[in-house]
Amino acid sequence: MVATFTIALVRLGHLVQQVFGDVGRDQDLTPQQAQLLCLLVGGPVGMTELTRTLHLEKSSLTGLVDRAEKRGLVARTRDSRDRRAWLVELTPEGERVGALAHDGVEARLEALTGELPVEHRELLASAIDGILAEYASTTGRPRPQPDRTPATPT
Amino acid sequence: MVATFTIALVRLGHLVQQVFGDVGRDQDLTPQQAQLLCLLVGGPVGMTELTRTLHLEKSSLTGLVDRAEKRGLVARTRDSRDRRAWLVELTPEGERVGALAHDGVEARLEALTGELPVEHRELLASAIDGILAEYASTTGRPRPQPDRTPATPT
DNA sequence: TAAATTAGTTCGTATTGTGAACCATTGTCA
DNA sequence: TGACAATGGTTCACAATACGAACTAATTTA
Repeated sequence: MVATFTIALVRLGHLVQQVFGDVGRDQDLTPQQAQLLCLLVGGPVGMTELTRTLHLEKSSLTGLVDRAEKRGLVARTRDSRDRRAWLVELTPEGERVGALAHDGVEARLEALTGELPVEHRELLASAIDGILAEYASTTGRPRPQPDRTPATPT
Repeated sequence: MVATFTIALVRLGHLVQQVFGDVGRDQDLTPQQAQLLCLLVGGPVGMTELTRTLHLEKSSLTGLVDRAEKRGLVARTRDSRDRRAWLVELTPEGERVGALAHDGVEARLEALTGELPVEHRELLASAIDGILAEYASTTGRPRPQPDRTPATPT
């Protein structure tokens, strides 16, 4: 009984990746690019924040954004507040593709959970939130929210 | 309120990958190698079955197993029933490392869900099973498990 | 037995991901 | 003010990941 639960979690992780892969394939995007574009549909995001939400090292993100930029999907703009920083935003083409990818992911994941009773759905969401919060607290790694408060000493 | 749920799912996916990454790092394994070894602690598994559970193309799996074999973690043995097929099994060293990784992953994921009330936990597990089953049915791709057990939990 | 499938490998290629070293800007503080 | 640490990103070299196409060998089908 113990193992099956973790296996379920692992499979769920695969499934999410799979969904990004499926959706991305339709738009000729890699799963990672699809994730990146989905993150940007809400507006420009800074590189540092992207590394946190995507759980990537900064050098990895540079490459990912480079390739997306080369394909004309995203563009870098200077952060007016901090001349070291860049904001990544969607180009018109990126906007189009990103919206398709975003909607596709959402539609598929929604469809998968659509069969669940509503209260199960909500419970699932809050349970996941709890897990995420627990993980954040045990690792000491601050959550994506750009709160400047150092979560842990040292 | 719609988007937050999918975001939670996506983050959960990242988290699972992260856990394999963390645990793997301790044993000097990549996340993918850690997953592979974890799958093999129960005994030898055929290549084709591995491609299904890991959601990899066969050529990708060949490479993954090759590298693990080169490190002395796994070995290939012929399938006595089908001379085309191979079984992948852990070497003694792989057994040692794999057990550590497996236990590590389990411990961390268990810890993350340990805070949840028991009934939430069970609900979460069954909800995930439902999602997985739904995904399997919509894609038409057969689940990893061979036909001996019905996909829907009783 | 010929033809179609299946199991895996090989090969070429693009992508992903990391850490170390580095530059420029910003923040700190004496 | 000026030294100096910290931060934001890039570059580089490198290993691992992932895929599809083409291939060999064994198995199944007709």
